[in-house]
Amino acid sequence: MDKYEQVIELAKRRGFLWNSFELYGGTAGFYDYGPLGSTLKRRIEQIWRELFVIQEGFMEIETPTVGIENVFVASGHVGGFSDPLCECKACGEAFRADHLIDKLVPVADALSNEELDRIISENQVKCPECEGDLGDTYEFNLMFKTQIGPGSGRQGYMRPETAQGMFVDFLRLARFYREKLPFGATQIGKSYRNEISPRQGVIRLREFTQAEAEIFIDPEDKSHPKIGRFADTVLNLYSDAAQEKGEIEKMTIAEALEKGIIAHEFLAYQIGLTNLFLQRVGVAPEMLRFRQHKKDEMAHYAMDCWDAEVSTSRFGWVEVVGIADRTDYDLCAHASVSKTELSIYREYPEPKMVTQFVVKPNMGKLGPLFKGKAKMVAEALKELSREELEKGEIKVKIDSGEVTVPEDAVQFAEETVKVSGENIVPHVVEPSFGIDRIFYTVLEHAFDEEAVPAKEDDEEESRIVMRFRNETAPVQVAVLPLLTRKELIEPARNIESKIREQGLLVSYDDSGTIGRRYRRNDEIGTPYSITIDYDTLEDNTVTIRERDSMKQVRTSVYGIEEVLYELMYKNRDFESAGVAL
RNA sequence: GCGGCUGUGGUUUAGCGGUAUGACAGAGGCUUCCCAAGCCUUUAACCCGGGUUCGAAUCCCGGCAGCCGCACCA
Repeated sequence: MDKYEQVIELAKRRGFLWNSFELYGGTAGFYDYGPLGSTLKRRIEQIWRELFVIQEGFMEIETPTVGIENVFVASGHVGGFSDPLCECKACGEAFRADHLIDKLVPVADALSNEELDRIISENQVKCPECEGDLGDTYEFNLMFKTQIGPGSGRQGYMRPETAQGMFVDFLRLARFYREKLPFGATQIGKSYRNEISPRQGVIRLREFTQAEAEIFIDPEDKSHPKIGRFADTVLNLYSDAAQEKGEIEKMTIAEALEKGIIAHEFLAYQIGLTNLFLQRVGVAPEMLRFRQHKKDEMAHYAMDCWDAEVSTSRFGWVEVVGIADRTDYDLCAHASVSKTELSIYREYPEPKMVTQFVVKPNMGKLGPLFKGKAKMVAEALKELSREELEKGEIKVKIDSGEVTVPEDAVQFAEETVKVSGENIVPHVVEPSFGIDRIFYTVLEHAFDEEAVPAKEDDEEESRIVMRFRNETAPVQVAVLPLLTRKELIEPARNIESKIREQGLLVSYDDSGTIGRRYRRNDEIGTPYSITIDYDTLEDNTVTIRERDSMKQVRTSVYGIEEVLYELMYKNRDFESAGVAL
């Protein structure tokens, strides 16, 4: 049994993760989060909110998980999020149809499936593996389709990322933030991709949770005022150059910026923040690296892109966060499809006097002369240079051919105008987190099996402990009466409710021997256990047992809920919680 | 989507033509018992659908799921 199997087996058994629809046989790519899983996931999301929403001030929004066609036409997902596949009838191997013929035609990826099939048959393209005949090309789009409204309602798609909802709201967001860059919005929610064959557990899901921030910044100023905060942070950097050499470099963020490895401060700050977040939820620092996209793998619109990758037992390095400078690509794409300018007006510190050559077509003259074509003529005139306009005979080309424009129908001059600002299209820095993958990593990195001395002789036995960080542990305190006796149950129940009222998630457990119960709570990562025994009845003291060290202290029941709260959230030293036993 | 292997209580296993073995876990009780194995009691399974057969967990076919390769991976 490898570690992955051990972790998944425990996760299933203890209520972290279950296969979805198991009752009906299950379906690949879907997982249920059980009681402890949901709680752990919420705690991870809550830490993300704390860092990105509260500390950074990027407010959370919520947009539909179903999107209309135009949104994904603009984002490129309708056209580009699918691949033409074609299978060999003999050996069953599947190929990208466009790749099979890209030597034969100039623009293979722009062809329709019918055209691809035609070219394949005309050129007698055979299976590269076995020379067998190829079947028909079919399109596999990774978006789930749905219908909006009844009958022939509008085509809808389940969103493949939460990002587009934030781009679409750009103008509203800009106004909300009083049109000052930088500003950002965040969203934590489900996204959907109809993966061809998802079979890596929670690493590749058809419905998954993303936490994304879209931060709109000044394209000409990508500095970050708080970069100093992470200047000395040492990262495991796996830059483009480092990948050539095959070795990860340890480097501070300041150094990476100085050497130009990370494109700019704003991106570097997000990398620092991501590093902080991942470690805070429980990713082991030595199992975390930041890998730069190589020039040829980077999306064409991105200028620099870094993935946070974590080391896993079975899948090796897995991407859990992508941090990209997407430039103005998304805003321009939506501007073009929606025919709406998506920009922000920025005033110059001082108005500028700008001298420019201005062409003013006289519409009063052009109108009667050219009728319906007048507008087209005017547009064409504006494109002409001073020389062309001064030639005496002014000719412009419009769709119906060349026309001659009388000199008095157009005026032109050098003009000096006052420009007090300009419309700029912000660039977007996007950190995008795969919460489910992070969730799995937290489980795997918390999982520990250690040998402990057994009760009898010198045998050793193994103890499974989930070493969750206090902040993420789903169950925070266990209350355990030493024996199932009425005189112990009652005070135990009282302590349970005091701790609950303090806001801690507490579980009461009186089933089985005390040792068994400790082990059970170790397996779900409960940081502290309170044991009520016969001494409690005498002197109102109880035992607090710490999960990681198995050490115990004796302390008073009075105020125990506050002691526990401080242990959980205020980094209180365990030894200070009572008298060591 | 293709090929190979697999599918038995919650987990893990034995059985491979006559309704199922064990372990661990779970529940209740006993117990002044603080680190899983004490005692008593107890819950609980043949992935789904067809076929062959007097009879199928077992054989055959199909589906679903898992693992491993191939392909895919904004």
